Amino acid sequence: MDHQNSAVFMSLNMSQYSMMNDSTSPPPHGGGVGGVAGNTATQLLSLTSQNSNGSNGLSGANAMPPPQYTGYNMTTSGVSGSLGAIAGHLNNNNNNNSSSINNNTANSLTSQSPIPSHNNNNNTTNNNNNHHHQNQNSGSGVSLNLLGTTQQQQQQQQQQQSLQQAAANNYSLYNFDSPYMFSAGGYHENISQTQSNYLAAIPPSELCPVCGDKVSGYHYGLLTCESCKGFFKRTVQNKKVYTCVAERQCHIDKTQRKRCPYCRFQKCLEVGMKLEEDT
DNA sequence: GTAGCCTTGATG
DNA sequence: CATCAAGGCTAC
Ligand SMILES: [Zn+2]
Ligand SMILES: [Zn+2]
Repeated sequence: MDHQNSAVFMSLNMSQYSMMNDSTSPPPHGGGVGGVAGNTATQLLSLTSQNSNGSNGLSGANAMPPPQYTGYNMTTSGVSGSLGAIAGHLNNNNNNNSSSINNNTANSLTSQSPIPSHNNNNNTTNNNNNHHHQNQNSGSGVSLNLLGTTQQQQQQQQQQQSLQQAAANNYSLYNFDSPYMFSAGGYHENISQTQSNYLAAIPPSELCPVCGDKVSGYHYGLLTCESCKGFFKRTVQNKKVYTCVAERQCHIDKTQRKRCPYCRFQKCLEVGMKLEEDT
């Protein structure tokens, strides 16, 4: 049925993945800001450890960043206090009525670590000193109340948190899905052309890990197509929250990617799209 | 809302 | 000078 899930969980403990990543990914030979490679490896390692321990993946999760609604601009603000509360509520909700939506990718992806345990989340070298394009911080006044949530609201909250995590802390919750990785982390030497013909320059073998369309370059951490780049951009910038009307397992391809933005964004996160990083 | 194209501006 | 990616713009 859901081959996605199995694929994901099967390939969880590729601990030597870092090696592969290291050799293949270093993209930015030209100009560019890419510090993507090294960081990705780190993320994966950390996540791998967790997953190896518990089948839940994020159950024991100690490497979680403090969730904050303001999203991708969390620079160690004073969120620690509210953090616990939020996480607690979330967890509570999940236990209560998330039964219907149990273990699929979305769930494992979004299931939160209740508490940001101390300083254990090293590795990610969190403080991104953005070189260019500074993160636009909006007001931090947003508060999400998780009380009395419907299932739909849970979806939204979960995805918001996914967004926050991926964006703020640079790590994609889990990108162990091999097909994505391979296509995404593959060769990059093909794309060295001028912008004039960048579309034609990329061979068909380079497909967007999200939708399978032609990639147009590195966007938010990996090779994706223009549309998914734009989609991710819109989603993050406007803090869009989508809802899947199905089971959050919608197949995303070039023709159907418009159908379910929720699953599309979910896939974006799964394959590792994120906002910036530092080297 | 989507996605192709363009501009920006950082990087080398 | 060049390339690259983020973000802006805008027709659809
Ligand atoms: Zn795509
Ligand atoms: Zn869906």
